[in-house]
Amino acid sequence: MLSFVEENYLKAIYHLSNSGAEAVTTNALAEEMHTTPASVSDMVRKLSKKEVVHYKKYQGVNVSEEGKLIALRVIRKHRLWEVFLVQKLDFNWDEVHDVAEQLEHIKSPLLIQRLDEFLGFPKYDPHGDPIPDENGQFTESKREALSNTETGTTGVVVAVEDSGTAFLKYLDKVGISIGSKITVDDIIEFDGSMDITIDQKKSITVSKTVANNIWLA
Amino acid sequence: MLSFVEENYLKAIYHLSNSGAEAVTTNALAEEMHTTPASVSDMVRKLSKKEVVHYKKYQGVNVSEEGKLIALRVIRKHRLWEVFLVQKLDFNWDEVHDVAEQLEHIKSPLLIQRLDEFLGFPKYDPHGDPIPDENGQFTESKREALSNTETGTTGVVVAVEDSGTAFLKYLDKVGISIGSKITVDDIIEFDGSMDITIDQKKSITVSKTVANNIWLA
DNA sequence: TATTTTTTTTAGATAAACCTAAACAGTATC
DNA sequence: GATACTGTTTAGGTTTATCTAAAAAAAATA
Ligand SMILES: [Mn+2]
Ligand SMILES: [Mn+2]
Ligand SMILES: [Mn+2]
Ligand SMILES: [Mn+2]
Repeated sequence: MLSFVEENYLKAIYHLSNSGAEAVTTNALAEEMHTTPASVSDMVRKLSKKEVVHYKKYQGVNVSEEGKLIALRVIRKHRLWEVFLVQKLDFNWDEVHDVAEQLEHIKSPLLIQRLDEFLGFPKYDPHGDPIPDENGQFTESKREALSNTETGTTGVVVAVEDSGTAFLKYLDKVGISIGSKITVDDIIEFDGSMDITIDQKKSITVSKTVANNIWLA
Repeated sequence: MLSFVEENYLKAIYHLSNSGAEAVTTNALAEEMHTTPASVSDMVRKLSKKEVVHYKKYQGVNVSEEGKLIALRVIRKHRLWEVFLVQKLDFNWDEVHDVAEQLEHIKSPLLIQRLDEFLGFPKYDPHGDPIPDENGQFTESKREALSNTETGTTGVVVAVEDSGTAFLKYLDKVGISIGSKITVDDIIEFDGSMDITIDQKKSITVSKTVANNIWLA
């Protein structure tokens, strides 16, 4: 059984490696975990001994098959709790992440099974991220970052980055949510910012940073 | 902010002292926490420095006003989560305690406020224990242990001890739950066991230990 | 009251997770 | 190819919460 700190490391490694595709550097992991490279080296050696990561000195780290499943189960819990908070307790989508960071470490298979059932077996969390099943399986619907589209494109917002409160509050302010229809009117060469129309009504300009964090399908 | 270990100590001190009435001995606390007297001495000194307990060497320990409020807020969370698990997730009353022991340490005032609302502001948990409000206030309804009653007494089960799974499963088996009407038919002098009738239908004999853990009103 | 027993505290160690500072490996630059 | 720079690991130390063993205080018994 892993500690909640170890679970958080595993989750971070999984995310930084693009779901296990690439090796993660010590520095990148240190930044993600808000800690020092030295601490990361210690922890990664420990996780390696527990065989939940593959690791060779100076070569970076990645999740093992076992580690990947553990990470996906924590992610499953995180996203189910986020659905609960929004759908049942009327939390706004910008208020759920920090609480879910705590709730994701509660150990009780029965609890998660029943919660899933109570919520009607949701497939996506409030930010549009897919919820893995007990075996780590989920359907990866193809989606494209708004920043990657061309002028004239029209698409529906299927997900947004679940990072900080500030970004989500900004989306609330300009009226973008999951399901919004976005039309790309113009792309400014200089800085990559975009003129877009939301639900064929409101036209606004968003920075490249914002466009990077909105996914369309 | 206290660690979850410190919160658990505070809660144990509060319970063992009869809600703060008496001083708790080091040995009693060690047994309750499944740890050693030496560890308790260490922790109690630490809690004393944080002013959440009153403590003088060799004199036992008790919660301070501040510590009492912290303990009651943890108890509030524990009991609200137990209600959630039973009423919303269909847990049996013997399955909730261990999960609630984890959930009670989640830090989010908004979560608890909303959970309370979602549950319809319950006053009692699934075992009949009162749920304190945000300020630690709760109505202590007068109740009497079944073992303290006399032959011929009739009463309604208002609470049962929320200790282990075994006891609650036993109550399920014999058909005792919150709200059951109990009549005391006979008390066996030798060992204090009691012949009782449940809901004017089923007659059984319960040991003194069992009778000690059932409260009537 | 003196002695024994019990309870409690202190001393010294350990493991987890972190830190800073120093050493080492790998890469880029002259 | 030597030198500088960046990234990573190791060494050594801290804090929290635990432990065992020994010392000290309080309570019980003779
Ligand atoms: Mn989240
Ligand atoms: Mn999310
Ligand atoms: Mn309980
Ligand atoms: Mn209870």
